[in-house]
Amino acid sequence: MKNTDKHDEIVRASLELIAEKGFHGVPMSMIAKKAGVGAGTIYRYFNSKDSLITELHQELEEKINLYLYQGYKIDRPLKDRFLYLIRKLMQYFIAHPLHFRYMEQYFNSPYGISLHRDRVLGKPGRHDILMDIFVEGIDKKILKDFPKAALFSIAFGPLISLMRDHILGFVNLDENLIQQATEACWDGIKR
Amino acid sequence: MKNTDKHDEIVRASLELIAEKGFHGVPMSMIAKKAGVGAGTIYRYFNSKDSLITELHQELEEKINLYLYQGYKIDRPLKDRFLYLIRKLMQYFIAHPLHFRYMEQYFNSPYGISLHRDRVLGKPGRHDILMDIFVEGIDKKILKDFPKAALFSIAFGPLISLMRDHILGFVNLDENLIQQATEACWDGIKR
DNA sequence: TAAATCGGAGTGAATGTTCATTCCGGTATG
DNA sequence: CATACCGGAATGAACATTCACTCCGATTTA
Repeated sequence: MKNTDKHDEIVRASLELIAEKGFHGVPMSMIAKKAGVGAGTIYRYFNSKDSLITELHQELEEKINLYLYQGYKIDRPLKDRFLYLIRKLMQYFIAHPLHFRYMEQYFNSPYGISLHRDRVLGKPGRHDILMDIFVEGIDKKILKDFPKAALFSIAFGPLISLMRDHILGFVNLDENLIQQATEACWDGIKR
Repeated sequence: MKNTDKHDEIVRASLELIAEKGFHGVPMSMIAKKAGVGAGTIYRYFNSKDSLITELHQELEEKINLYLYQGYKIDRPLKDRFLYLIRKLMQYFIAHPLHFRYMEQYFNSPYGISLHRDRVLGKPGRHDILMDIFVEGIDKKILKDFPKAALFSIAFGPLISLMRDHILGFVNLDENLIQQATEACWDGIKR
C-alpha cells in the first residue's frame, strides 16, 4: 500500500463533519473540500457514501474496543469488571467527543439498529465482552434475570444520555457525577 | 369551519411514515400518496416539510402532556408523583409506539436538541411539571443535588432505551420489568 | 327558480436545486 | 513514456416546492 494520507484525511474530515451535522447534513463535496481532495478522489478510497459511513463506524469501534480492553482483568470480580468497562467508556468518550457524536448518530440510524439487534439478541459469531458479563452475571445470580437487551438499556441508557448532555454542554460530567452515575447503573442491574 | 379531513389525513400519514422511515426517508410525495391527496395539497396546510415536522411534534407533545396530567395529584409525596409520571409515560408509549418512534427521531435531531436545551437549562416561559419535581426534590434534599439535565438523564435514559428495545421487539416490557425499571430510576436520582 | 359568476380548495406536472457518483483530461512517479 | 493517481466539471436521479389549472358548492343576478 502506498500513500494513505488522503484516506486518513477523508476519514478525519468525515468524522468531524458528520459528528457535527449528521449523515444527511454533509454532502460528499463538503467532505472533499474539508479533506482537501477532489470529490472523485473519495471514490478511490470508498465505494459509496454508505460504505464510507459504515467503515468509519467500524474503525471507531475497533479503536474503542482496543481502549476498553487495555488493562481489563478477566479474573476480577464481576462488579469490578463491569464498573471498569463503563468507566473507561466514559473516559474515552469524554476525551473523544466527536467519536461519541458519530457513534450516537450511527446508533440512531437503520445501520445501528440492526447492529444492536445482532448484539442484544446474540447473533452467533459476535463476541462481546459486555454481553459475556451479563450472561455470567445472570448465571451466577448476581444480576437480575432480565433479557440482555434490558440489562443493556438499564445500564447504558443513563450513561449515553449523560454523555450527550455533557458533550452538548448541558452538564459537566465531573468525577463525582461519574462516580454516582456508574454506581447507579450497577444498582440498576444487580439483583 | 373548514373541512379538516385532509389535514388530519396528512398528519396521520406523516406520523406513520416518518416513525418508520425517519425524516429523510420520507419524501413529501410519499406522504401525499399515503394520505390520498395531491402533493400540492400538503402545502395548503403546512408551509414546508420542516413545519410539518415541527407541528406534528407539537401536536404529539400536547397529547402526551394531556395524558400525563390526567389524574396527577399535586398533593402526593414527591416520590409518588415522580413514579406516577414515568409510569404513565411508559403506558402511553407502549400504547402508541408510533408516537414514541416519532418523538425519538425528533429528539435526536437538531430541532430536538435545542428544545432539550431550553428544557434542562430552564428557558423562562417554559413550564414543565417534571422539572418542577426536580427543583422541589433538590430543594427538599430528597433528590441528589445534580444539575437538572443530569437528573433527567439518569431518570429517563434507561426508560427511553428500554422503550425503544420494547418497540423494536428486543425485549418484552412486562409489568415486572416496568416495576423494576421505574424503581431503579428513582433509586438513581434519590439522595 | 334557473342561469351566471365567483372563490377557493385541490391537483400534479413542471421547475429548480441539491446531491452522489462518474468520467476523462491532467499531473506526478517510476 | 507508461502507469498510477487526482481533481473537479459533468451527469442524472431524487426531491421540495410552485403554479396554472380544474372542480364544485355557494352566491348573485335575471
